[in-house]
Amino acid sequence: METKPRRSSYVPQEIESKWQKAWEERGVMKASDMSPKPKYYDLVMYPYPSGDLTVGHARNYVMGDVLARMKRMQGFEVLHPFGWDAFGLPAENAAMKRGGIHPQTWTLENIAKGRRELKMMGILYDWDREVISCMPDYYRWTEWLFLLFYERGLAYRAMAPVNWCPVDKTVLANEQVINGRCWRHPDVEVEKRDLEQWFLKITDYAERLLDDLQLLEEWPHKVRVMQTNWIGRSEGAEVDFPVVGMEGESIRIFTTRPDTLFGATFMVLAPEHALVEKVTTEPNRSRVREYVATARKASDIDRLSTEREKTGVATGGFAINPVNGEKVQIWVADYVLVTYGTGAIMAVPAHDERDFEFARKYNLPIREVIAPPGGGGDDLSEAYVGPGEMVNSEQFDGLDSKTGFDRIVTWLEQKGTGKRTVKYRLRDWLISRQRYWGCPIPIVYCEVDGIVPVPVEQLPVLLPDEYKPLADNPDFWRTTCPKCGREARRETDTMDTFVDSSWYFLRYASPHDINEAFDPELANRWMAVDQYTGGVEHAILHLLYSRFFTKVLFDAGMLDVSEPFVRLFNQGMVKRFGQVMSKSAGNGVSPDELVAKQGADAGRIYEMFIGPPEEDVEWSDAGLNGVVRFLQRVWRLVLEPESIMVSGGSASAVDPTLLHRKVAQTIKKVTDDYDGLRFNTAVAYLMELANTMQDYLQGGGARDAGWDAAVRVLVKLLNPIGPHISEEMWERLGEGGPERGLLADATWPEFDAAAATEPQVTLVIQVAGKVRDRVTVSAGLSEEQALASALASDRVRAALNGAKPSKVIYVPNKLINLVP
RNA sequence: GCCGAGGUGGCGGAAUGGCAGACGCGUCGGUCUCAAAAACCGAUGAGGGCAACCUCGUGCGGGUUCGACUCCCGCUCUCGGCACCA
Repeated sequence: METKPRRSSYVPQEIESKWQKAWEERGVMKASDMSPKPKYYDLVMYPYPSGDLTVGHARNYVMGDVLARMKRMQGFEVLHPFGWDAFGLPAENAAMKRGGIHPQTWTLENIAKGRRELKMMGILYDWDREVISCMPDYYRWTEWLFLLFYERGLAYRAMAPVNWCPVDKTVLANEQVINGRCWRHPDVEVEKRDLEQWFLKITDYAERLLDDLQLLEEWPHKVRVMQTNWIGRSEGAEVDFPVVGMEGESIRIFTTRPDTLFGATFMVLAPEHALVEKVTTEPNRSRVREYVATARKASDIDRLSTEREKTGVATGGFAINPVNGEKVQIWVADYVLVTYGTGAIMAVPAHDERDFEFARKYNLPIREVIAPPGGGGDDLSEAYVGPGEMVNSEQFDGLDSKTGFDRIVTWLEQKGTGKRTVKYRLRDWLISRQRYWGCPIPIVYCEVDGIVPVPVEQLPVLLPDEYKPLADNPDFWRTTCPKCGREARRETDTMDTFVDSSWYFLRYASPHDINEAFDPELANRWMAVDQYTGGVEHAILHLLYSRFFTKVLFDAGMLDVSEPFVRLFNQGMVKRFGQVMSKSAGNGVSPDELVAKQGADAGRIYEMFIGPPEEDVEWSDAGLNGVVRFLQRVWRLVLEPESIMVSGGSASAVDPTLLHRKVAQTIKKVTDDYDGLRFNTAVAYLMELANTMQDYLQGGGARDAGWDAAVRVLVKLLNPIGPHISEEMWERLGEGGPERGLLADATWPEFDAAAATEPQVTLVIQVAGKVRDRVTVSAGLSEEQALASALASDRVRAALNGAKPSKVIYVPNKLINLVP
């Protein structure tokens, strides 16, 4: 067979910048607020401008870009904006490292760099809508939103034991403490301090944040589960245990197992509980005080470890179990948390593992009140925490524990010593940060008027130009009280950057609005976000906060939607040499490198093809070369088909109707896969189409109208993912032009179901329960006709080998029966 | 410990209950070349057969079904999250 090696004349470097310029000049990705077309809001999580953008990070943005381009071609008015989460610690650290440089300078430099790198990857945004959270025209409205929360009673200041990172010298939110360590410094244990801090009252929204998770059907299951657990709803009862010898004083406990109340043999208070001092009797006082002091000092990492043996001390005080009048000891132990429930528990060692361990250690009584189904209840080697039949519970004996739960609660409610309650694990969101580089909290402290919000007309409270701690800068904090005009002091803490990012997706709707945070009409035009793409590391923090903000703004009548993100997707990370790709790790591939060597299109397609989008993937240069080969073959198929025909190897001709069917099927598969973010299989189908087209040519297929149609479909389907090469080929085919192009003309190939497949059924022919053969026949035939035609074939006769089929099963074919 | 996701060739990975391994990488063979690289053509789950073909094969053990990677039950391993939340 004759072969003529021929190199394709596809040279990405010669065409990519040309098209990037053309798109920008034509403004093809500018979203119109007035367009009559249906809207599509395609959002990627705005990044922190660390200056570390590699092709690994770009994978996320390519996904968003593929979707934006396809949706645009499909006739949607697409909002595909970008911005920067620009406040935050790394800027301050870098500023310190580089001696005297201002965090803003460093941040804006990185932003400029990042913008350029995104553009060279061919990723298109409506840059007119760019938001930068550290600029006054943005953070002014973050301040404004804080005041809105304050007005609505959702921002408050409180003294609280807080998580303090000794390295960053700032307070952290609960969500930013991981295993008792700082989220930024996995080696650094978080300390506990008591400080006056600002909180946002997210707990008011716990129930709705939980309930509405059910509406988010297009979120990853995993994220919904994580948020559910984080919010942590528990149904139970609060019960009052009167303190012995103290008239009118009682300890309120929370339990999820009121059915075990008769098994409560002692009580435990958290060390920080308000009644500890009161219930402690004299001989125990010094020991209790010592224990409490030690517990308060201990870091969470010590205190929360489950491996650690439980410790505690008896107070000497007693309380009365309200269900049976029994006197029970009151203990103090740090396994009870002051921040959950009421900070006090009834201990039921027979049916709670923690209480059991504690009772064993300190020889406290254990009484079984729930008998496991099937007996075996005498085993006291461990707590039985499951359901069962109530015993030792007086009038409730014999009830199953679930019924007992309800009966006991009702009884307590009638007696007035308890009530049904729901508790959440979620805590209020601590937003104060003792840092310079953040959004100022617009509050003034006046000796006369107390906490005074800065009047809206006086916003923004600007960060001073000089980079030093705000508390050390009297020019900043020295002010006058907006109410009485006396000397007053500004709040010198700034806000958690997660406040900035909790509403940026709304700002994109009207980014230049100087009168309000966002124009409700425009926000409602674009919201909710149809597709939100970003890392799973934000499964709780950012996504929970953004949902909270959206609900508050919904309640304030500023938004019509109460959930911000319809469909969420968490992409995997790109690794290289086994590590996440990054410049600092030294294993990064920069967009510059990639574009110079293989071109942006090959890089984009490779990143989509490399593996399932939600999985972490390993970058390999060999794999990238495979995509380069694919693009060169496409180029030759489209523009230089003669070179393919003469180099042919495949002898078998491809039937033209098979080519047409393949084309139709590919339209269906690729469209669905882009839509469903299954980019890896979308690329595979494009490759299959190219393979089929090549076989067709090499089998002597004519370059007729059908061929031309196939070529055009291939180019169009390729466009979202490999836009530069597609636009160039389109122009060279005579379809595009200086003012036109695939994206500008915006047409997407239509799926022709009739062309994609012919109605078929598969006959499964069996002899004695064993499959002998399968035959695909036209669906129009009756069973007899189908069988007769199947039996006429040599292959089936050979398979049967004289035997008679004992069974024939008709299987309707899939709509898409891909041609081999 | 609890919750969740997942175990498919040498590798990344495809498969609405209907011919497992698409697509790509790698490897092997070939064409071209003085040669090599690149490019192109072909082969490539394992075992057997000159061959057409045959047998086995999706972590392990059962089950449902004419038919199971796919559904059900039990186990096991890996990864991710949470972790004294009463």
